[in-house]
Amino acid sequence: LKALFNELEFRTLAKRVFNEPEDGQLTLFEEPAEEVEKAELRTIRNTQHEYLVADTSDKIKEVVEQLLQAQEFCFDTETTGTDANNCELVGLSFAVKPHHAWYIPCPPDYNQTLEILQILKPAFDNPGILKVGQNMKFDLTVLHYYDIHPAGPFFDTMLAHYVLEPEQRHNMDYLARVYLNYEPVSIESLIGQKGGRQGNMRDVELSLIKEYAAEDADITLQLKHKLSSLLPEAGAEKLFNEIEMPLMPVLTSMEIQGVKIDVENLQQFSRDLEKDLFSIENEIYQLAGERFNIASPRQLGIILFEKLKIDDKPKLTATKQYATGEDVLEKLSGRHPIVEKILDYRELMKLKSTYVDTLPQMINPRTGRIHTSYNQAVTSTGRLSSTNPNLQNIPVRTERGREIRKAFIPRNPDYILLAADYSQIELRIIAHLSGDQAMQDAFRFGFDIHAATAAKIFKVPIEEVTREQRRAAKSVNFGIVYGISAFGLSQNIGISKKEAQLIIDEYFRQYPGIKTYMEKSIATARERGYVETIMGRRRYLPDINSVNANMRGFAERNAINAPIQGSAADMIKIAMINIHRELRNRNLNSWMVLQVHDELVFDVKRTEMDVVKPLVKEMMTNALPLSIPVEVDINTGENWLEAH
DNA sequence: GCGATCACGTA
DNA sequence: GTACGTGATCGCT
Repeated sequence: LKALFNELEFRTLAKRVFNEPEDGQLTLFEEPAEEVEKAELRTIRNTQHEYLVADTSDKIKEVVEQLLQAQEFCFDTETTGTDANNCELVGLSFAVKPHHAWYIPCPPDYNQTLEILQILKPAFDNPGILKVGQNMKFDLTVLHYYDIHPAGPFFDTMLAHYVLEPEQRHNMDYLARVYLNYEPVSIESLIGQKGGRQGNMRDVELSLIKEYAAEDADITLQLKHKLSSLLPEAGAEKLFNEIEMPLMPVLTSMEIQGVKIDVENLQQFSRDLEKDLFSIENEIYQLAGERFNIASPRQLGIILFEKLKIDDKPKLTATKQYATGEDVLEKLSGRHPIVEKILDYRELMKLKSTYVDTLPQMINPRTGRIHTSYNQAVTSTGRLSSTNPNLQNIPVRTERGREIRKAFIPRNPDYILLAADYSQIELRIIAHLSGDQAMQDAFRFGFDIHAATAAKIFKVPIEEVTREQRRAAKSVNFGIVYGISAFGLSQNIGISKKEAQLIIDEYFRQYPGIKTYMEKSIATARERGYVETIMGRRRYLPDINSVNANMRGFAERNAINAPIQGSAADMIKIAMINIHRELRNRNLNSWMVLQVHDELVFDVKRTEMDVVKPLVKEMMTNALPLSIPVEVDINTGENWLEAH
């Protein structure tokens, strides 16, 4: 079994967009403070502490007494694995004051563990006590399966650090090092290295697991005190207390609910795909005159550009291989019939390997459903991300991709799916933040925004806008959200950089407030070192003053995009909190199950639809009122595709 | 077995 | 041009 916590690595590896160096120059906002000498770190060996085992019901009752007298307590669970929806509780640790903690072991027998938890329940249930933890969604999920549903308020140190420093890491070892100059006992010292089959927490000797687990609760409590004092000065208290903390138990509920998948349908689809892939594969070998691994970009590049020579000046990747990405092949599709076959092959292979064959394997044996894991502390803008599996990138664009959405179904025949999504939310947020009169008018009049933009930049009546003009205008509108460049736009719609620049210039003439707003965002980033969302979520941009034009440009586009993407994230998070509260207060049997950035999906009891649908629409529409209308499209269906 | 690379799915 | 996560390949350990 694997390491015990998601705490260990939350961030996907920092992806360097630019190949360093920046002349080794430290910018104004870099913080070398985090590079603490390892030798100086304190550890459990040279730090006074009192970690006690409570392994009888009398001792556990004494612990509960202490917890009930405290204003706050920190707790942590030890488990047999990292999948909170499918692991067993091995023990719990508690702390109410620094350098002091208890460890309560839990036996493998489920009923015996239930009895232990019943003794602890009054402490978890008490809404007058603040519960502190690190990545508490994990612990709440584990406890859910033992009939423990802790009452807020909560203080999650991972989320506190996320609102303070969204682009840093948030695992406990890192926080302990930076804020406490302390190096906790490593999990590897208990259950072994990650690579070779890792041991099970269940098999760790009590004296060892006690030190490890109690230390976790102790350190987390100490971190809480450090971090809570930093929140006010960062202007992050409201964001933390009113959005991220209340959202945490909402995500816990969504993950526990999960979503049902139609396995038979996917298995049939897999057989269809296999058949089609086999024939496309053979057509490709025919056209290439040899067999090779089509899934290997390197081998494919050699076939296309050295054997078939379909381009005399092939584009190369960063590592000097032939580029064979979709955009490249699309442009070459007239040169040789093999190109289209490759694109078909890629599409079907992607669907089969990433979704059709994988999703059924992800069904939880306990529940028969799929439980994604939402990461609330990974993106630099405030969005959520989804893993194991990622349910935020289920296909929808192509005909065959949509087959996969059809496999997301209600939990049983008494239920039906409801999908609600914000319409053009990011553009509406720009219209709101910029105050641009023309764009605000377009939304107030309820125009098709891309057609309205096309009418303006191509100077034709809105009824006479061609499909091509609308498509171009749509690209420009998207480009605006991302911090447009003439090069980017030209690549996207296949025109010259010069033509793209003319379109952008005209766009800014028609929407002057947008241009001013973009310049203002960049200026704010230069002056303050950060930009922020409507709810005050900050993104720090140290590279905004970089001498490297690439890095500076990237920071400038982030200065434009982060408040827009992030404000949309603020809005849907508020909606989620309010909707969840209403559903639960009314004791309804309908559940929020998915979030895809601007969309929420619900598993709704058919008899409750008359209540749930208007409730969802109202809560989403009014979550974060803008100076222009917010629109929500909402639909029901027997599967996700139908509801969308 | 791990990590880099490439490609590609979503908003 | 923004933000993510996953799968296959391939070279290295």
